[in-house]
Amino acid sequence: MSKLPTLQDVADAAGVSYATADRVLNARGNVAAKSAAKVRKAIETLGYVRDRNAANLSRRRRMAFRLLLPDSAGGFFETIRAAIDRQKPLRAAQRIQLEIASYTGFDPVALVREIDACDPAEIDGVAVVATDAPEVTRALVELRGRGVPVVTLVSDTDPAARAAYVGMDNVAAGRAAARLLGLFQAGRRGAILPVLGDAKSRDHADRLAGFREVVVRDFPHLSVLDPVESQDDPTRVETLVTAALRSDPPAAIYSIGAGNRGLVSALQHVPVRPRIVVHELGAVSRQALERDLIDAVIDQNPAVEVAEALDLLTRLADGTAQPALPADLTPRIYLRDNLPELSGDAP
Amino acid sequence: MSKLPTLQDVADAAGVSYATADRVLNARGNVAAKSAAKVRKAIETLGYVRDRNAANLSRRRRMAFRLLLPDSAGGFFETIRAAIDRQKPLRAAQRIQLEIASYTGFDPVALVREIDACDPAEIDGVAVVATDAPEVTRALVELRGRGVPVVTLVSDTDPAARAAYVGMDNVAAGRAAARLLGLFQAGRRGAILPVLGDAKSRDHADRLAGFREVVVRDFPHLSVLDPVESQDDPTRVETLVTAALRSDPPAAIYSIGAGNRGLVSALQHVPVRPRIVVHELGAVSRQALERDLIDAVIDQNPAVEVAEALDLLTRLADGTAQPALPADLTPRIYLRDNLPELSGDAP
DNA sequence: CCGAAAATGATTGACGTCGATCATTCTGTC
DNA sequence: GACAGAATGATCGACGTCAATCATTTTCGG
Repeated sequence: MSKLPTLQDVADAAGVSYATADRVLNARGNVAAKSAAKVRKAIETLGYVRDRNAANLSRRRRMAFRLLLPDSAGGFFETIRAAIDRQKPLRAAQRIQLEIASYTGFDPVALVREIDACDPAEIDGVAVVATDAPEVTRALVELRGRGVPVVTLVSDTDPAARAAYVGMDNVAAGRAAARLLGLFQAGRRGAILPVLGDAKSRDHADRLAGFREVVVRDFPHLSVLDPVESQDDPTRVETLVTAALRSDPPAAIYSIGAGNRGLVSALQHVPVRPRIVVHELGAVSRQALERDLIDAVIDQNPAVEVAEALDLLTRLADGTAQPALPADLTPRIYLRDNLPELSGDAP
Repeated sequence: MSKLPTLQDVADAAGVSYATADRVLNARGNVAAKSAAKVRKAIETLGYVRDRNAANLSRRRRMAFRLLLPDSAGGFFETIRAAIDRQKPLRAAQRIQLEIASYTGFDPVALVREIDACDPAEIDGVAVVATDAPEVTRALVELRGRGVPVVTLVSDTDPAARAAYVGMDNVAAGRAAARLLGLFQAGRRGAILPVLGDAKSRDHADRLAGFREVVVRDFPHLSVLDPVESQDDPTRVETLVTAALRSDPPAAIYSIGAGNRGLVSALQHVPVRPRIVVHELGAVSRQALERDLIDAVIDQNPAVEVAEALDLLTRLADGTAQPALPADLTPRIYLRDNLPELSGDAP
C-alpha cells in the first residue's frame, strides 16, 4: 500500500536479477520462457507499473511533433491553432515540442512541399489536416516509409497514408443535425435548405450524406432542397440565404460549412426565421445562439481533437503501449443553455 | 530548437549558480531581488519549463487520493466506479494511487465516518460525492483544516467545505432539456411532466429549476405539470409514468433522476409516445435512444469529470501551478445519431 | 569599518529506469 | 565431457530535478 513496487521489487519477487526483469519488460530477448513467465507473474501480482517519469527521463526522449495546417486566417483553423498553443506548456513539461507549419490555401502542392520538408531526424511525428489528393497520399505514404508516424486531423485522407484519423465522424454529425431539425418540425411538412461550403470537400459531403439519410428514413414528410454552395464565403452565404428567405422560405436551414457570419447577417432582420443548425462553435455562432438567431450548433471540439492527436502521436512515436483514456470525439450539440465558458479562444 | 533548456542552462544564462536558480524556481527564499529578476528573465527568454518527469521522480512524490462514493449498486455510480478503475493504470504511471471508499446509501453519518477516516499522513487528497448535510460540511472543513485538499464530485456541498466542485451545472442541464422539449413542440400548446427522483436532492432540484425557468420564459405556451417523485426507483417510475400516460398524456416528459429502466418499460407498448428527454447515458438510455423510445439524453460524462477531479487534486496537492487544459464539463446532448462508441463501461 | 545577517556558490546523493558492458553459469550437441 | 551459444547476474553512468549541507562572499546598520 505505502510504496509502489519498482522493477527491483519485481525482480526480487520473481527470483531473478534486475537485468533479467528488465530484459523481459523491454523485450530485449535472450530470456528463457520460464524466467519470462516468472517475471510476468510477479509484475501481475505486485501490480507493477513502469514509472513513466523515470523511463522518459532516462530515455532522454524529447519528441518533436509537427502539425500541418492550412493557413486560412480566422475561423476554424484559428481555433485549432489556439488549441495547439494552449497545449504547448503542458507538452513542454512532457518534453514534447510542437511546431506548427502552415500551407497556403488547401493547395495540395503546398501541402506536399511541407510534408516532404519533414526530416525524420528532427521530427518524431506529424499531424496533418489532409486533403485526399493523390499526391498528398503519396507524400504521406513516403513519409511514413521513412519511419515518421502520421495522423490526420479534422480532415482525413487515404487510410494507407496515416496511422489514424483524429476527428469527428462527419456522417454522424449530419445525421444528428437531421434529427434535430426533424424533431423541431414536430411532424409538419416542410423543406430544409442545406447551405454547403464546398461539395468537393470530403467533410461537407459526408455531413450532407448523413443528413439526407436520416431525413429520408425518419422524417419522410420533410424534403431536402438542392444545396446551395457558398465556398465558405460569408458574403456569398448572406446573398444565398437572403435570396432563399425572400422567395420561398424553407422551414429549416442546415449550414454545413463555414461562413456563419454571413448567415447571421442574413437573419438579422427576418421577422420569423426558420429553424437553424450550424457547425462549429466560434464567436459568431455562440453569439447567434445567445441572441436566438439560430437554434443549435454542432461542434467538433478542436481542443479535444488536438489533445487526442498529440497523445496518439506520443504513443505511436514511443512504440510502447501506454495507458490512455479513450477520448470522446462525438459531435457535440450546443444550445444556448449548455454553452461552455469562454476561455480566451474562439476567433 | 534541438535541446530543451535545463535549469543549469537558465543559471548560466542568468549568470548565477544552479543553486540560486533553484532557489528562485522553488521559492526557497534568501535570494536578492536583482538575482531573482535575472533568473526569471532567463527562464522567460530561454522558454524554460521545469521537467515534470525529473521533478516528480526526484521529489519521490507518490500521491494517494481517496474517492468517497455512495455504494448504490448499478446505475450512475457504477459508471463512475468504472471510470475510476480505468484511470488507475494511467495514474499509477504518474505514481498516483487511487482508493475508492464507499459509504452506504446517501447516509450523512456513514459519509462523515468515511471522511473522518482519511488520515492526512496517508491521503493526499479527497474527492467526494457530497450531500449538503451540515455534519458533512463540518467534517470536510475539519479535513481541509488538517491540510487535505478536497473537491466535490458530481454533487456539491457548502463552498467552504471544498476547494472546487467538479461536476455538471445542473441548472444549465435543466435549461437545455427545456429548450429541447420546447423546440420539439414547435409552438404547439401542451404540458410537460417532470419525473423527479428526489425533490430534496440538490442536483434534481437544480435541474427542475433550470427547466422551469426556460419553459416559463421562452415557451410560455407550454406548461409544466407538478413533478411526480420516484425516489429513483424504476418500479415507481414505471407505475407513475404508466398512470400519467393513461389518464391525460402529457406532450413531453422530462426524466430528471434515475430509474430510466422503469420509464422505458412504461413506454414499451404505447402507440404514440410523448417527446422524452432523460438524464445519464447508460446501457438502458442508450438502447432506448437506438430503439427510438426516447429522443435525447443529457449526460454529464463521468469519465471526464473523474479525470478532471484527479487532475485538480494533483494540482492542489502539488501546490505548484501546473499547466493544465480546461475541461469541458458542459451537459452533453446525445441523440441516437451522435452516440459515442461503447468501451466496456456502461452498466 | 566591524560584525552579523543575508546571499551566493559548490557539491552531493537520491529518485527509477534505460541502455550498456562484462563476467559467469546454464543448456544442449556431437 | 568439451564447447558453442544461450541465459543470467552484476554493475555503471546517464537523465534533470530536489533537498540538503557547507563554505564563501556580499551587504548593511551602527
